[in-house]
Amino acid sequence: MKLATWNVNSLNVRLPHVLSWLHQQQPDVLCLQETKLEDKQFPSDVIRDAGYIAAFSGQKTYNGVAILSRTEGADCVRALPNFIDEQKRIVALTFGEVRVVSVYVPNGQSIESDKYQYKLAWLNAFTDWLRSEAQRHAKLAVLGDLNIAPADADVHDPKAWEGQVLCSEQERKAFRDLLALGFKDSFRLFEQPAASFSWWDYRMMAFRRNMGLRIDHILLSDALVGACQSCIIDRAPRKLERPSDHAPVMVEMA
DNA sequence: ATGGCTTCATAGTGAAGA
Repeated sequence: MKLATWNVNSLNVRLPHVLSWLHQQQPDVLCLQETKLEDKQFPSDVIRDAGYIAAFSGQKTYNGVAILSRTEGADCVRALPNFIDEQKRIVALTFGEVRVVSVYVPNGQSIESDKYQYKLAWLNAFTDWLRSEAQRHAKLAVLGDLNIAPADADVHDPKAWEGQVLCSEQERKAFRDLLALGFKDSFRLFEQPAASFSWWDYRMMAFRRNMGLRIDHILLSDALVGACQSCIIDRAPRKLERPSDHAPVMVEMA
């Protein structure tokens, strides 16, 4: 079973890349973030023709998440039940015994910003909700753009990013609080190349210079960790014309 | 180098991303 996540930065623009990647990689589940589409605009028919069922929670211009899957999921949740939020940032579905969450955590903009406080409050509510999800589903997978680089090894220039948004101690603590619910960062279950990142700024030729951050993650509950055989970041789509600034991350499960 | 791109709302610029 292959599970993947990809912040596509507009599904409208990236649809050809997504269809091509689905065809090449054949994941069982692909979680998307930053679809930037209202639900009535979601390209369900095209996705269905590609062999996938889509569940989504979207809005115009910003945010928006989806889960594409080979089989129909159950018990769809499209918003945090414990946090009043106009922003569409989560969708969850159950496949067999496995609960899958596609999440787009707020960016935070800068640590001085109100958006940073919103990010921390949102993460707090998300963690509380996941605690109750974990009680119901031993096999829980959280995939998405968490907008946190958990450690200096996940940052191209830790000195330059020290204390900045995405790398601040409060955000890293929020990440550890998530793991403390009983998750592992699947990428770190395996030996990985140094300087592995999932996002590179569009500016400054950042991708060519590998000036990136690892902020897209697949968290697996302890009951799923044993079945995880690999976790990779696929840099190939970042090299295409008009790429998303994020690369897909994928785990293979026994 | 505090922007440098890119997207989306717009119809000339501005917000937001990370």
